[in-house]
Amino acid sequence: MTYSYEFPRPALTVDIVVFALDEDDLKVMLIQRDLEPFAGQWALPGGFVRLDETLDAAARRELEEETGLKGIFLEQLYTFGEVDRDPRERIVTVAYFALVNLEGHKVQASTDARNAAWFAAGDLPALAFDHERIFDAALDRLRSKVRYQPIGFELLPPKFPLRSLQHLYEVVLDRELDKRNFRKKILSMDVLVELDEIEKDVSHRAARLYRFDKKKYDRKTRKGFNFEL
Amino acid sequence: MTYSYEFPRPALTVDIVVFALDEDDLKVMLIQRDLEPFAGQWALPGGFVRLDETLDAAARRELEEETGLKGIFLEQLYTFGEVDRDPRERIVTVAYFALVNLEGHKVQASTDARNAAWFAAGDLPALAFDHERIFDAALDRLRSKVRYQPIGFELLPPKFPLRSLQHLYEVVLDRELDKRNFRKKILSMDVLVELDEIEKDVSHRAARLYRFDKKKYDRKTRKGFNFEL
DNA sequence: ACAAAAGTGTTAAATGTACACCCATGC
DNA sequence: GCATGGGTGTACATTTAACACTTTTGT
Repeated sequence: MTYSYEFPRPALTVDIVVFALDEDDLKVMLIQRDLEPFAGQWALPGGFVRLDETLDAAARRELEEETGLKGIFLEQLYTFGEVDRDPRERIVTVAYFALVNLEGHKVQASTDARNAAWFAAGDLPALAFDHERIFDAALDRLRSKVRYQPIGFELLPPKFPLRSLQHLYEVVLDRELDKRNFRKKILSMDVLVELDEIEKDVSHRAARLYRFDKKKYDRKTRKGFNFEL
Repeated sequence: MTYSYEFPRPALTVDIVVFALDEDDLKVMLIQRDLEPFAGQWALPGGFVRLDETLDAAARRELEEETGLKGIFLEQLYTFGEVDRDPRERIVTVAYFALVNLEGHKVQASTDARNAAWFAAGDLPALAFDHERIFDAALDRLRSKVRYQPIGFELLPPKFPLRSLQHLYEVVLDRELDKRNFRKKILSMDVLVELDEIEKDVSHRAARLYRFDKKKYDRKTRKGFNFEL
């Protein structure tokens, strides 16, 4: 590697695509820009990386500052470095994707006075910069990753009925799944714990609740087990 | 996103993990550093991103400058942003992984006077910076991706016998495969073209040559086909 | 003729897919 | 008692895994 301290440097930001799950939709968190360029338009939460923080730390900090969300699942997605992706100057952005359980984390719509809101992933407004491309990449990643890593649970509360889990997969993968086959498959993996609890406040037979047993999953994974749906 | 033009900026580099396939080994290209820090130690090829080039372009340029390799398969891997990964100052690096057919691209060991060489992936020397971690990430990516994307062909010449393809998978996945089952599987995907040519200069029965039909693969993929081995 | 690798099919086990009814509960 | 979703099993099709001998060619 050639080193020189005198190179002009691109600016470096992080942007985060946060997904959540609604009764019937996949949602994405957007914030409304208050400054030019693209003032008034919706964009992904994000901001500049500081010299003394890692990329992950920058993503978590910006997420909390702009949306109030903290302690959630966050994973690096891809780094976007088109030369003119920002109209003002060269800015490279490290994109993240994040998953959150809507119930557990009610969003302070704007900790720092910006407008933040959930949008249905299938029906987004025009986005600033190349954020639509970043969103597309995040959705692709979610769709493929959910099938071979147990990340879907991040979108659910800790205790959930199997029907919610199936619904999650149906929404994310955008196709219907057979109830019996789904249950057989997920239970046969033996990473869910059946709880002695049932749903509350439903106007019909209440479903049994389950939780994902991460410790068991990790143990099995070390022995060669592969989650796959 | 908050914009400010006055933020101090990390420096931004690219580093590339280039894999190739030998008779019996997976190889990685390293270059020997001539400057401090880590002068004399081996490191991944890479260097600074310029203001007027994309990240991909920077990776291709550095690769050619330092190793002479050009026109090869290149894909972004991950961005490493630990605060002290470089002992001098904050440098964020966008890592790439690349695949090349050893036969087709003899390496000009050093276009710009640096020492470049192939090392067996299982037996690397100590690497500068956090390059060992980057290498590990690249190897993981290669191992998982080779199973669900037809990227292995990038490590072979355009025309190859099935045995070479099987050998590639055995080396990368580090386990033996059954010859008959392997052939059945790969041929049933119907993305290889059987050529009217056979190997030359072998001291035994010559094997038929095949090539990967990318157009057919793309067509099938659009119709929902998934490569998987 | 022999050494070396190419090429080829069958069987059994495991996994995936399609499909419909009774049950428990709240109103 | 009825509407709503919860929960369950079986049969068939497909895929995977294990396994050994004959053919071709060069020396």
